[in-house]
Amino acid sequence: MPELPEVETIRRRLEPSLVGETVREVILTLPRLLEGAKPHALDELRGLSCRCIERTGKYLILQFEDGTRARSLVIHLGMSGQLTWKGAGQETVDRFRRLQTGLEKPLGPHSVDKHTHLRVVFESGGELLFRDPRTFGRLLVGRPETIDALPRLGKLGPDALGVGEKAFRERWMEFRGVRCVKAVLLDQSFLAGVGNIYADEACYEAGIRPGARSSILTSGRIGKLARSVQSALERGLENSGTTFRDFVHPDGSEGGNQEDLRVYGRGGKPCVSCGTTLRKGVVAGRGTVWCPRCQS
DNA sequence: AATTCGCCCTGTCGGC
DNA sequence: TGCCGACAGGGCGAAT
Repeated sequence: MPELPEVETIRRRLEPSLVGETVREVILTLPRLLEGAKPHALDELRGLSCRCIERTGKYLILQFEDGTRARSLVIHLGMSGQLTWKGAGQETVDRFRRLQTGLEKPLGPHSVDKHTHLRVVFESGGELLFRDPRTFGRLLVGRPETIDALPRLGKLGPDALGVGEKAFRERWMEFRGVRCVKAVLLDQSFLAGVGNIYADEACYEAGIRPGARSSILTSGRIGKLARSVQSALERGLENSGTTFRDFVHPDGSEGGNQEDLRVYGRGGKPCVSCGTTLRKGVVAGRGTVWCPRCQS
């Protein structure tokens, strides 16, 4: 489940490889992943060079241009989406053949299998591969000036990374209500980029129960939550993301933040601070873990 | 109008 | 051992 730190890690690692590359061909083998456009809209990327990769929340925006034309390719990784880079000279490897040989890890940096739904082939021979077993990912393509108006991106709140305490507090006062704390944190129109892992981690750091009503937080606790969201995201980023199941870097390697999680995935285990057994339940429709003693 | 719920999708895991 | 239901969850549209 790639959230802000995972998507930002991908952005940072992909950009040096992609920038300056010119698109030769785009192959989409699962057309329903492309939203709001016919599959042939992807052909408009041909001949354009990658200028940069931007990110808002969990969305990557690949900017392409050739001096007269410009297009944006928006990628949301959903639950299980993976973006990997195969450099010129490297071969894409059929995953089935990898498994047969038994010599290589099942998931290599540029494995191609039935879950590889998009391939962007560049003039250099390099390839961007999008693999997504659960197909919750989404692709959007269009002119840069119209991309922000698309329903998905237009509703996003400010990117969660770097939101100051003052701005967070003001926004909280606007969004708080009968909904619980975690529901507000997960609301992408509140802040963009916080998902299930980092919402739980931030609540733990702030000493706030995820299921507490968002309207009851005192000013001091809102400030604490603001700082906790930042530190949870920053720690995730420093650790190059959380590999709980599917997340991999563009070179196929894994993140390290799973070793640093205090609550997510630790239901039934002792709290790292007080030793109390961590509780697990459903909050805001998501699996949620918290410490009944440290969080109130 | 605001909020919750059901659905999409498939790999993995626990139980029988 | 093998089958099968339960579970995971981001985001959207339907229902309340």
